[in-house]
Amino acid sequence: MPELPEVETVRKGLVTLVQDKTVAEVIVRWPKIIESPAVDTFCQKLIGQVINDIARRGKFLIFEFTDFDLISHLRMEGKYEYTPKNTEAPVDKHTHVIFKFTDGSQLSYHDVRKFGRMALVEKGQYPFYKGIKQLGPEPVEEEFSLQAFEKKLQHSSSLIKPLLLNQKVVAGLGNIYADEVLWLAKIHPQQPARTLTKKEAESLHQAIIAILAKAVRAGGTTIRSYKNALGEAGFFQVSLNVYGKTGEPCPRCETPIKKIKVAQRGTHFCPHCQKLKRRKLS
DNA sequence: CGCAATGTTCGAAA
DNA sequence: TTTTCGAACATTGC
Repeated sequence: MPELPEVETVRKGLVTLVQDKTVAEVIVRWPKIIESPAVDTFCQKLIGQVINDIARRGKFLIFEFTDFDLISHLRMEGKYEYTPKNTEAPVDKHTHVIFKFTDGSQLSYHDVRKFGRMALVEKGQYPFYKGIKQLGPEPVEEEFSLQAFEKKLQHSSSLIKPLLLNQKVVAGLGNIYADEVLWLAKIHPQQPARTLTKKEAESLHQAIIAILAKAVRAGGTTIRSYKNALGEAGFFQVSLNVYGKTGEPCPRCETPIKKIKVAQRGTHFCPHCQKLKRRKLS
């Protein structure tokens, strides 16, 4: 399940594999993946286009072509797989889009759940695309300011975990890292956001930056293995402290990790380190 | 067989 | 108007 670190790792892998390649043909086997424009237009427009660079914003990948930006979101299980020239490209029922390059190599998009989406927009227009234009800051020190974050917490009536999943607050956190970040900051996932103390907000802010940076450095988590697609490196296992560890001892205090549901999402936390605090609203 | 899982969008509710 | 909630989306795997 690609969250920011996985998408960033995919981006790096793609740059090394397909930068500067020219599209010869595009085949779409599952049209719903292409959000816009119409599928034939999408395929036609890409012919002859060169991939100048590949960028990322939140969990979105952006292929910067000569005249267009191709926005790609992997959602839950989207993957890219690269096939060198003179190699047989694997095509199965999960292969939905195939980009063939003029040098004989190709890039195919696979997605078991068919939830991923692609859209082609005019060059330079990706920041205005619906999912992207409303994204909050990238979770790195320079962009993600503590002041702005505290303000969002103060003014929100939601619980802290759903707030972290809201991409308008900070871009790139998903269900896995949201649990990890709350564990590190010792905050209960159901704590109302506006009841966090200044100290808690600060440690949460730090935890978000630290955990994502560490995961990016490590090359992304892998719940499931991500195939070779994206680069020789492969993916290291980032060690998770709470996500998927139901019943296992908390790495800090040995209390068994609990799993509950918060805003319809499976949520893992340590009932000893992360206590729900009853606080009067000021 | 029924349901959980996942991220985003959309429509409804507040 | 804005924010939040819940359904929908597609499919697999338990």
